[in-house]
Parts: sequence; C-alpha cells; structure tokens
Amino acid sequence: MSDKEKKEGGRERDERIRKLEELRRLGVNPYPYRFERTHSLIETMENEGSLSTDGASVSVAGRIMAIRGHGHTSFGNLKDGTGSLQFYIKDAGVDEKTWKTFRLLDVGDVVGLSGSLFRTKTGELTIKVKGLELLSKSLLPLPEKYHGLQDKELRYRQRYVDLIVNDEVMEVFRTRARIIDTIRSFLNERDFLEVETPVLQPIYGGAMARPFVTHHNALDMKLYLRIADELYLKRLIVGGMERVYEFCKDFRNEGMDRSHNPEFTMLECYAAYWDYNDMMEFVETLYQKLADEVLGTTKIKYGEQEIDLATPWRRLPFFESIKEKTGKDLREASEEELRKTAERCGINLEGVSGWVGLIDEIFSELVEPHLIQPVFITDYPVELSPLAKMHRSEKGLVERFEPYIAGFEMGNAFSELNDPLDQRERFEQQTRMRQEGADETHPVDENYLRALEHGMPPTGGLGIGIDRLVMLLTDSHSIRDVILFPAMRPETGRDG
RNA sequence: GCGCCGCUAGCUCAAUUGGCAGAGCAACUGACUCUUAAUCAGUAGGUUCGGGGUUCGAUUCCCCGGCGGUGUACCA
Repeated sequence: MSDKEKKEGGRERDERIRKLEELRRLGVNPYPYRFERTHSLIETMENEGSLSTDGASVSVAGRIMAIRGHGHTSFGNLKDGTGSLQFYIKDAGVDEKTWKTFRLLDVGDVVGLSGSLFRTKTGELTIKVKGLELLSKSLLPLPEKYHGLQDKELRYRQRYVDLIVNDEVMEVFRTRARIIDTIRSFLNERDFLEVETPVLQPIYGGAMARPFVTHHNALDMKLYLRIADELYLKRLIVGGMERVYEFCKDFRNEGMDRSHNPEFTMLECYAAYWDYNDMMEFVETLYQKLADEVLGTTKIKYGEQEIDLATPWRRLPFFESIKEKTGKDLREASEEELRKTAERCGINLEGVSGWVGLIDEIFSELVEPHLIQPVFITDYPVELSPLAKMHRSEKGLVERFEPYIAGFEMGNAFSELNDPLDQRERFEQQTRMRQEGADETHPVDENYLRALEHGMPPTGGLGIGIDRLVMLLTDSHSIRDVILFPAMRPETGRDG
C-alpha cells in the first residue's frame, strides 16, 4: 500500500475496510454483479398511488446519502439518478442477516432496497425495507452533508464527488445534454448531415490560434490537434454534401480563464446556397428555440442581467457599433487617426500595432462589453477574416457576423469565401502579415485551395461555442462549471 | 506571464498582537421503535500545502516553491 493510499481517507477508510471484511464473514459480497430494479426513485414517487394501495413491493437502488439511527430502527435517504427517497428499516421487519448487514453500512454505500411504500406521520413517502442488498461498499467518506463540497479545486478534480453531493451541478450537465440534443434535432430537421472530420491534422486552420502539436510515429510526421474543423467541412460542401455539421472538440494552446479552456466544444455547420443573412436568421431562430425548450422562456437571467433571446435580433455593422461609441466613422481613418481616437477614449495601446490591431482593440474595449442583449455584429474588415467572402456592396468589408450576448462572443459566421483565387490571395496576405511580425496568422493550405478550385457552391457557414452557450443558459460564470473535467495542473505529491 | 487572495482534522470553518491548535458534521463506543442538518452521553482523530530563514519558541513573521481562486495580459 502506498503512502498516498494510506493517507487518503485515513482512519475512516480503515474502519470501512474492517466493515467490508466483517460483511464478507457474514456471507455478503460487497461488490455483486447486478440488481433488478422495478422502479427508479422518480417512478416510485410518481406511481405512489398504485404502488401503495395494493401493498405492492418495489425494488429500488441508489446511494445512501444519510442514515438516522434510532436503536431498533433507522431512517435514511437513498438517492439515484432521478431523485431521492426516504427509507425506513426496523430490526423486527427484516431477517437477522439483513439487519446485521445494514448495521455495517455507511453513508455513501450503494444498495438495492425492496419493500413497500408508506407515508410517515409527517407525510413523507418512505420505503419500508424488507430486503436489502449491498451493491457497492464505499471506502472513502463523502463530504459534509449540509455544506456539501465547497472547495473548487476538489470539485473540479473529483467531479464525481461534486456530482454526488451538489445537485445543481448534475442539473447543469443535464441541461448541457438537453441543449446539444435540441441543436442536433434542429439541424437534423433541416436536413443537415452529421459528420466527423479529423482531429489530427497535418495543417491546422479555420481559425487563428496556437495549436497543440503531436507526432505520428508510423508516418514520422508532425500533426496538429485541430483548432477548428472548418476547412474539412467546406471540402464536404465541395463534395456535394449540401448541409453538414459537426460537434467538434477543438484544442487551442493558449491562456485559460473564465471563458477559455484549452479543449472546448464548437458546433460548426455549413449550408450550400445560403449566405450570412440566412445564417443570421438560422442562429436567432435556434437560440430562441433553445431558450424555449430548455428554459421555457426567452427571457433569461445571466448574473444581474436580464436578456431576451426572442427574435429578431438587432443587426449592427462593425463600424457602426464603433461609431456609436466614438461618434466617428473609422472605416476610412488612417492608422494615426485610429491611434488618436483610441487614446482619447483611454485605451491602453501597449503591444497593439497595425491598423487592424488598433481597430480590433477599439472594438474590444469600447463596444464588446456593452453587447448585452443579443446582437449580430456584421461586416468586418477583410484583414480580420481570411475565410470570409468580400461584401457584395461594401468595399474593404466581408460578409461576416458574430453574435454577441451578455458581452460574450457566442459564435462566428460568414458567407463563405468560395473564390479560389481570392482565397489564395488572402492566404498570401496572411503570410505577409506573419512576415511583418503578426503572431498568429492563417497558414496556406494548398490542399484546401485545390478543393475550392473544383468549385464550392455559395455557402453560409457558422461556428457556435457550445460551452459559452451552456454558460449563458445555465447562468454559469466560469467555463469550468460547464465542462465536466476542466483542464487542471496535475496534482503533485506531498513533496511538491 | 503578472498582481491580489487562499491553503488548518475526511468535509465545512474558527483561532494565534509569535506561547499547549478548536468547533460542527462525518467516524468510533453507548442510549434511543416515525426521524429527516434526528437527539443525548462519551472517545478518537493534526507534517496547520512543501522547503528554508528569523526566534528561547513559527501554524502565525520573512524568503523560495506547489496547487487553487480571482483580476489582468495573451487569444491579430
């Protein structure tokens, strides 16, 4: 036994192992193979009428969350994936072995109980235990019953304990599943085809971010974990899959904070013959439906903010949004003018360079934080968007939008650039920007260019950050609260 | 990366102007046949995150490190 194992749980663990051995001596297998349930706990409660009138027996299973002993009797609480039910056991009501077994149980043990339902004098539905089967002996104690598990580090590292004792955590992840399910139905109903594309990519692309790098031994080559699946999905559009989507785990080798985890979930979808206006309608309709189905209302609360997701959402061109804050149309402004405007607005420009960098900084500082109600920011400068199609009427802009809610960028969408020669030119511009010192630029992807040269129909494309969407709809304020196992540094030994 | 805050019993938290480290829950022993944060009596449980320094004495003060939280930066 390692030192670590000895320490973890300490004396209480030793005590439980002692009970385990005693149970075995009684002829009880503490880890049997299966148990036949007749009802989940929620079904038990819902069918109380029929179950208790004819004195029928029910069999339920779950984890013991509390034991309140009274000498010859005991009350306790059993919890399963659907709910919680009180149980009552009396030594005279069960055989001797069962009673002895019960006396060796602890809070945290998984058991199967059979018996009949009744109401206590305080009116609580309770199962009167006749049969009891230990299904799994727990060796480590659960956290304190009243305060639960508070320590954020432990909650993230031992999410299973968090889920056992903090019901609201379970609820967040049920909601997450409902959200994804609703999106999938929404897409399937509209004839989108769910596909899978490579996680390991020889050239990363579709976004601007630092990738994780890995190595393929058999091929002796460098591979990147995807930062996006965009370029693969658009190859499928070329191939004639007219509507495709993928729930895509993406990986970005960058900082972690309240809204960034190194691996996160993105939905990307593409529809041939759509443009970004179709995509805007699609997004607002989807969000309205999600709010309705998941929360039952489009009026949601996020922290102190009241947000209404009902359609239609405001459309606000990028430069228009900046004009609202600065009073100036900066589309034609020189770099010098941008710098002056930014400084006048009190923006710290340390480390910011170039026209694009400045305009982006001004937008981030002055506009973004105020985008609380749903809004589509549209028509971005071409330099910011190497994969988006030139605007049909506005020079220097592309047909791109980002939905913003509660100050969060919730996604990104374009009329996809399908002109292969223009796309090549954009990639080359990225390369020039890189040579001029830009940190992160989009690499040239010849393979993708060849696909475009075969002809991609006009296409609307969309990416939605699923984690942020779940945050919004569950009123969660850290991405770690909507990811079951968020990235953490490994636990170190006691010697640090 | 940087700033600030935190780390004390299995869990939730106290305490120390630097002087024997505490409570509640959980555990253990006992009492108790409708309790539900059960109750009552008792017992046990600590490398105060790790290392170093100052000191007669450090859990407390100082330095280095670890992990976490939070803000900020990066994320064209």
